[in-house]
Amino acid sequence: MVRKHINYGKTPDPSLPRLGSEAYNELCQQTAATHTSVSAAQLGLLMLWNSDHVLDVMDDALAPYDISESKLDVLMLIRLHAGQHDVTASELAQRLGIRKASATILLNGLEKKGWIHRQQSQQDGRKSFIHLTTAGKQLLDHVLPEFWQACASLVDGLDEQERQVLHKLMLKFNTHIENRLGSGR
Amino acid sequence: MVRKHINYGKTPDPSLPRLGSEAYNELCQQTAATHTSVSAAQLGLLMLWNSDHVLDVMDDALAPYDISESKLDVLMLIRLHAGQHDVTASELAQRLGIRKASATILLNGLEKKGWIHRQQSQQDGRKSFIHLTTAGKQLLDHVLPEFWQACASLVDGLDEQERQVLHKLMLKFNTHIENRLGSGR
DNA sequence: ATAATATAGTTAGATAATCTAATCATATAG
DNA sequence: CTATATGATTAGATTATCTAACTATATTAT
Repeated sequence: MVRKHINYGKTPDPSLPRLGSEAYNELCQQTAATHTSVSAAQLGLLMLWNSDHVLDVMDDALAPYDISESKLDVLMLIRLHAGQHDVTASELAQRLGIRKASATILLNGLEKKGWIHRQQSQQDGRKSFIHLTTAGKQLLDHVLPEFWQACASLVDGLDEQERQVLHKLMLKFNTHIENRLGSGR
Repeated sequence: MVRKHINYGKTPDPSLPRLGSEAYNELCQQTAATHTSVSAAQLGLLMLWNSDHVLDVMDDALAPYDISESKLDVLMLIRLHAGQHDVTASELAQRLGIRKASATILLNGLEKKGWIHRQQSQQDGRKSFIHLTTAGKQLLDHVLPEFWQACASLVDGLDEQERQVLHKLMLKFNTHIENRLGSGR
């Protein structure tokens, strides 16, 4: 997941006139199929925009640590399974929804940084178990507080009651969409 | 934005044992800084997961049309401004939060597909205005109904009242996060 | 009027994350 | 003990991003 970044440009680039969400809502009314609920589609579009923003915020938060969200995800997964289950590349690929070849490359990156190492299984010579190195654990110790702070900062603009309502809705949303995608943690 | 896809693999790859969000919530409690609200962070994590899922759903919906969400975004922007404002590459870059060089490449892709063309400005020989071709307009006519349906499908799992509450919250969230990121449509 | 500077856009070269297809080594099953 | 399945890697592509350098054109300042 490669994501765009901040505009470092010297000059404030000319900006397109703001259309506002009304223009999109109108487009939706004009171009949605008759069987599509326009109000649902408008809400969905807003969620899509917000999703982009959420990922941008997380990217920005992680940038100083030179780690992507996917890579942090892998390190967290390994940490959470440590002592309970030895993680392999195939399992990771399956969990992340990527091909094994992609997992290899992801893991190569993490290994090159010195955050994980592979240890060949004694029972099955084809497998390697992935472990965090000391450096990997230290990285997590540094990054996780920032990561949680960034997560928390997402809902800065909402008061306690709104957060509670949102939490309930997000749980329901999560169940439904993970069911649909066949994913989940 | 390059995104992962469905697992076409022949065999059901071995899967990691499910940890469930409890494991993450516990990790949060253990590793969040003291100044971080754990409940907010947990909600933020859920939103991060859901954001990933939302983008996955949209990717899947657009895949048959051989267009990425960013590219569709560009086509929609051009369509929405058509007749009101001639869009340039710099403006697009600014709006999308990417560098001009990246916009050039994005537009090259769209031009190669025959969906847009560039028309050099007569007033200012440096500028080119981006227009939709007939094929580009037709593409939008095909894709937009699917796009809106996919947006609407995101909230399939919620009833009308929940959607209304969520909509309000998403609007507030949107305002806050766009303010923070300095982005917006 | 011209020289300096700014702007719009492109090109070149790099990186990250994904993909498919092929390959290698090891296990398992007929 | 041979055939097939599996875990992991490699090779070769694609897409989306970046920075830095460059070209052509426009604007500004002397």
